[in-house]
Amino acid sequence: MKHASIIVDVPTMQTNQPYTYLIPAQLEMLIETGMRVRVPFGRGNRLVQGFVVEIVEDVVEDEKLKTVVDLIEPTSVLNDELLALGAWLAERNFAFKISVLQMMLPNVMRAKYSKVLQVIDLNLIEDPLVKQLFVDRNAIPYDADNVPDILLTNIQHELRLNHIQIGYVVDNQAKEKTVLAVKPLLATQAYDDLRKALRPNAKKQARLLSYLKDMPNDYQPQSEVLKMIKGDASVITHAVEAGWLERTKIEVYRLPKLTSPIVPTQPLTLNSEQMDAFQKIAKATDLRQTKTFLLEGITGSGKTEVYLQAIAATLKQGRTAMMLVPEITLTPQMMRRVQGRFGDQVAVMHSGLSDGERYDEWRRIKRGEVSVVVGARSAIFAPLENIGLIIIDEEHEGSYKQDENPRYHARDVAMWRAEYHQAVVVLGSATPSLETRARAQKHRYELLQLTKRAKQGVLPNATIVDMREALQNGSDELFSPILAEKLVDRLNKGEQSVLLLNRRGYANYLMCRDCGYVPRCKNCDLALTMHSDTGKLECHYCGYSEPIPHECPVCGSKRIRPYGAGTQKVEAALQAYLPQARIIRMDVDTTRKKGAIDQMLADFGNKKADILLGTQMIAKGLDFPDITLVGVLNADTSLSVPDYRAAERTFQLLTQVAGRAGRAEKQGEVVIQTFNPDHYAIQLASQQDFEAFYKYEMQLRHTWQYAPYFYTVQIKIAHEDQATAAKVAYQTANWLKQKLASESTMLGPAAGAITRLKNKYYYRILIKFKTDPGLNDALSELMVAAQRLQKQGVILNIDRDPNNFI
DNA sequence: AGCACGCCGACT
DNA sequence: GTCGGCGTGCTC
Repeated sequence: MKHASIIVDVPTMQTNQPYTYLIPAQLEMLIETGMRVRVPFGRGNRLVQGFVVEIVEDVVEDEKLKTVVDLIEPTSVLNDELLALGAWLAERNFAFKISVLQMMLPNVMRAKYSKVLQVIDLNLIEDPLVKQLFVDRNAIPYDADNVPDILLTNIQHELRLNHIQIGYVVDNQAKEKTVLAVKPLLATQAYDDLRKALRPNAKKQARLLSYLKDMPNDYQPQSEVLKMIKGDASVITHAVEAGWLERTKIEVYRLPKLTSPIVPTQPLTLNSEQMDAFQKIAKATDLRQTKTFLLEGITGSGKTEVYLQAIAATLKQGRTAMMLVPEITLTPQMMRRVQGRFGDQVAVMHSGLSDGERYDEWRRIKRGEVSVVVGARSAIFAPLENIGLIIIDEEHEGSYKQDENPRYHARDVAMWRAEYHQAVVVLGSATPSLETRARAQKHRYELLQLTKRAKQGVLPNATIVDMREALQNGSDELFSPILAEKLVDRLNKGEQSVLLLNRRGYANYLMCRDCGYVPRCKNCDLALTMHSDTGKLECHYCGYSEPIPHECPVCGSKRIRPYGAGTQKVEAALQAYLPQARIIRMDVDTTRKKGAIDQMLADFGNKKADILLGTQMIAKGLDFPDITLVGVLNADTSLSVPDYRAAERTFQLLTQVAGRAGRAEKQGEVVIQTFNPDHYAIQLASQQDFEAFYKYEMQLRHTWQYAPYFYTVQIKIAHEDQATAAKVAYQTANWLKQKLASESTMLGPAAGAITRLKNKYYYRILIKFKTDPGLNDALSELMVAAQRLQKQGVILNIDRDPNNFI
């Protein structure tokens, strides 16, 4: 007898242990691993969705086992590779297998559960109200919350008497779209004869017959035919009755809408550096090496062109390719570029797709109808086979790490899949993450560098404006005289400017306006966060706190206070300064509407505005020739985020935004306003010198024992009641402490950055380690314990290599 | 989630 | 003595 190991979908009682079910005879030949099935679960035998992870030949009969009810769809949705990947991801990220498997599939394949009331014996039902429900059917949808009280009482009565029962339904939301299509049935001559025999005023029929005469012997959507013959559906209906053609429903794909038609593009000529990089990548894919490259290229050095040609080479070698880009850079411009090169061989996967479109793109990939997949983070799970190349553009981007469970990192997944397929991974960035760059240093990745701008453009000139000095000379906090003057100049010349308002860590830290001093933690060197409720400055990393000072401990100035301004306020000030300037403001508020970003960028590109003012989202991807000035209003805010990567993030942001200036012939200029003009991240970003930044920052990381020298795991505990949250946090910490290797350290428990978020109190525990063999098991155990805690309202999650320390 | 088991108080 | 309260625990 065959048995199936199945991961069941039971939301609140998740388990990584598969359950064993009997396979009924009628499914024995059909069932495969990776299929979605319906299985009875629990005492009530309600139906739940399950994934078949293994089929075992087993001679042992065990009558306690239940039986698989049916298949949700006739084909397997996860191949062996993705099943194995799921198992690995669950273990690595302390997640449940069921949530990992569901995450790998399009949204519509997440099962929906509902209940129905079913009749057992209509004649037995006593209550006339209940009986009436079943006059014309023997099952009705049932939602106890939406039933009037009297009826509910009666229903419960009948249920108890076993006259009716509750049935469970697992709905499959994955629906294919179909349209009506027609196909000719007769020979050419027959259509001619029929047309000649028509009444002379049967114009539409005549047009249909002559159309059918020349139509290829294949299905064509009815709507298209009707458009061609200027007819209506009745003509077709008549034709079907007359036996002229065959009509049926055919499946069509919901293809993502294009903003403009695809224009085929030709490969550009590569310069010597690009050529070298391309050849090394293409050679590695050709030799089927499992290998990772770091393509480190300054802004504007033409990394994308290298990607596209490497993809083309991979396709030529008979394999497929995948390219990940951050969600915000997955703009129509980018898509046009890729589709222009590879046409309909490309599938797209990003958050802008509707559920239907996403499902259809997924199916095109699954059926092997495309060979290139482009998309954001989750596209890494595309069911592409025979992968030869995986590209991760802007590799340092934090958004590649999913911030909620399961907390995978797309880069890790890429490495795993590359290993499986013996494929090549290319990590591209102007400002790689330190981890990645360090691995290249150790030759675990091969480093490829692009040091020249592709279009002969020169790097922009950068000026650092010391805001301490500017303020003392009577300037305001937003615009220094130098920046204001340059903005006016561009306006007069009809050139465009981009202004970055750095809002990370907005207004919750202190800064001295006279010397730029920001209070930092004595243990961690991270900026302390203001807690005005307690009147203290706190370290979100280790929990250290001190009172809020009223004068600067360095220079004695009384002008030490919180810092920050919103985009809206800046826009108003800017407009007051330059009444004639046309300004586009881009931030979370103005871009909430779908397509708003694209529209704004298009407007700016068409020179409908002079100044683009925005937050981090403007730093990436925009490539317009007339931008000759980039201003950074407040470079410091991101330096003061309580995160050891604050300098790295600041460097990345400033480098990216500075790279927007002077992309074509015109020389670009960058103005960076800061209260810390001597800070290495700001100095080196203004010179676009990643290598120098890397060397300096690595020393600091070594000194303070941060990544890439140490790994981190964060455990976050939350509860409505502060005492409970604290109690669980300390219990967890004490338990975990005993399991830790002696070289590993534990920080906290410390109250979360926003202590009371969404009506819950947060505590954090942070573990730093180099190697800790027992840690994995301990954390897996903790994850199981967290399930029990959840019933008491405690939320506990485990985050490997956390991105933020809130 | 949902269903049963189980051990306490208010009732026939 | 019994009905039913919902705390606890398990679900192939």
